[in-house]
Amino acid sequence: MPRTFYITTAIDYTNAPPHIGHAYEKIAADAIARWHRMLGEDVFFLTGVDEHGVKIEKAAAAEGISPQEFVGRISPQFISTWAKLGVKYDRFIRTTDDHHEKAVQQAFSRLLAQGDIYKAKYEGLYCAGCEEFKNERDLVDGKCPQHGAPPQPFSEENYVLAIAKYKDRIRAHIEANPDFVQPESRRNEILNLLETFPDVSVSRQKVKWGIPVPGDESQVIYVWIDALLNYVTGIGWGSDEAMFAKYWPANCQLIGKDITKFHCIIWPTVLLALDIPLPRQVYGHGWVNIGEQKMSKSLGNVIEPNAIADQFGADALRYYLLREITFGKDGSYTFDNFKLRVNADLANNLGNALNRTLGMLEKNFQGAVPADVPGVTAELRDRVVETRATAAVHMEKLEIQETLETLWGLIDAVNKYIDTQAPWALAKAGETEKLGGVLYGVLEALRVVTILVSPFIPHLAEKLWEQIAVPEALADQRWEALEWGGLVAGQQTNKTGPVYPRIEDELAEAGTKKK
RNA sequence: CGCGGAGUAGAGCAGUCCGGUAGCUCGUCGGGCUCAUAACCCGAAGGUCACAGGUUCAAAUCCUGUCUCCGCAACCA
Repeated sequence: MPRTFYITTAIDYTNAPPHIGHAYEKIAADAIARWHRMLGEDVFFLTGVDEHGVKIEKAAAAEGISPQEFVGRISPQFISTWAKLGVKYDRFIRTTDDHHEKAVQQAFSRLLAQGDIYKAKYEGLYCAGCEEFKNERDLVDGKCPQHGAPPQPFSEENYVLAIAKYKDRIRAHIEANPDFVQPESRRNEILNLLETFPDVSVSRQKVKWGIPVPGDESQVIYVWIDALLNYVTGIGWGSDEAMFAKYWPANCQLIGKDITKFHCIIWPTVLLALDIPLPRQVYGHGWVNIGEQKMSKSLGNVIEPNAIADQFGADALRYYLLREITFGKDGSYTFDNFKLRVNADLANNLGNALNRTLGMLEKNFQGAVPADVPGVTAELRDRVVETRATAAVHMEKLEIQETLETLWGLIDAVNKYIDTQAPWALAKAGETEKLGGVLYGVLEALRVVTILVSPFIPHLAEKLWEQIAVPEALADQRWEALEWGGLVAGQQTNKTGPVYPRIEDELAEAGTKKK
């Protein structure tokens, strides 16, 4: 039985279409999932959407349609975007899925019966215009800035989760398991927050669009119970216990840094109360800023991943986000940077390396793979072995940027090797055997590179693979396939041209670039 | 004294946990090669690692203090 690897992402809120931030998280999760598949593990990758809640209720009302109809429009946009970006998940969960709703109600009942959920009065200031509770700091001169009227004191009876009961165990777990909260910078923050973190309300009276509280139809279950439980219901908790037992606990729960506290305090509380083991890791990644600014609708700088993928290819976006942003920290997207990175690494270094190699093979060997000459290729072979090992170490720690740096270091080495060996000179001198060895080495290194980069840029890797023309499918290549010598002499390559064309300045620079 | 992030070459960043010749990409300048997507290879210039103290044989890295910038209301990962 291969080792299992269960990875989840946050489920996105479907009150608006996906943007580049949503895409970043899914792409990262996908790359990690694909890497582990390559290692030969039994991977389950869960993602999905949160379709409940007041904002969706409102957004639907604004369009004069039902919430069901509304999410029925939005959720498919997430699905199609992930398809376009090559995000290959095993399950896409929607919080409106029947088995999920049932399991959530069961969990709620159990927590209530155990006393882990209790009833309490929630008091606050309610603005009828906004239909929501306001904080003191939201108000201007004691009035709602949107409606100009003072909100009314209001109290409602809610169901509350008893986090206090589990704080000690959560703290102990975080302290005993350094990998539980990652990156490390978030750990101390969580330990700090834990001290003062209050019991939270897990139901809403005023919201209609949600899972009803069992036995109390006047309220719906709030996001902390509803949405968080997707991570277990998505692999069968409450519906397919065998599957759940197989994959849980999750190896990696990838989320945005802002919701780390909910995933490291509320979520463990729910799990502990339900006697479910805690996940091995919660990883809070950073934001994608747009240039210097935070992305926001009000600033009007929201970037749509679809548009970029359509114009420049999904892998360009995947590569840029994974290579440019230190995983765990904030990063920024600018078109100029995007273009530079993608041109340099995908077109100039990787794509061109294969293209020049296949060109020489065609010219000198009619496109057939020559025989390895160990004495000639030893240098590259060593480099391949070293790269594979280093990349594995980085990926184990989710150092995606360093992983890509390492892989591109090998690509650089390949280009350098070509220059140093000067195959064109060998051809002129008639040193056919050595020439063959050089080209074998280069192509073999590129074969390994293709497999290694495939989790990150799957579509481009596929194109490279087709031209190298290894008979077996790229998707079937596992760790063992990275051993030197996989390329069989005599096999015919299939040169069809550049795999990734450079992004040219045709539009923006049309008037200014010409001399 | 609210919380948290950040300040490293012209630009964008890594390195900081586990002190020891300051690294990457792009850009600039010079050279090489000609198989290739005006690509590839080599070399050079360019940094008081925000500032001030301290610890140390040695500090971008550890400690203390100061300054500056950015998030933490909403849309929102």
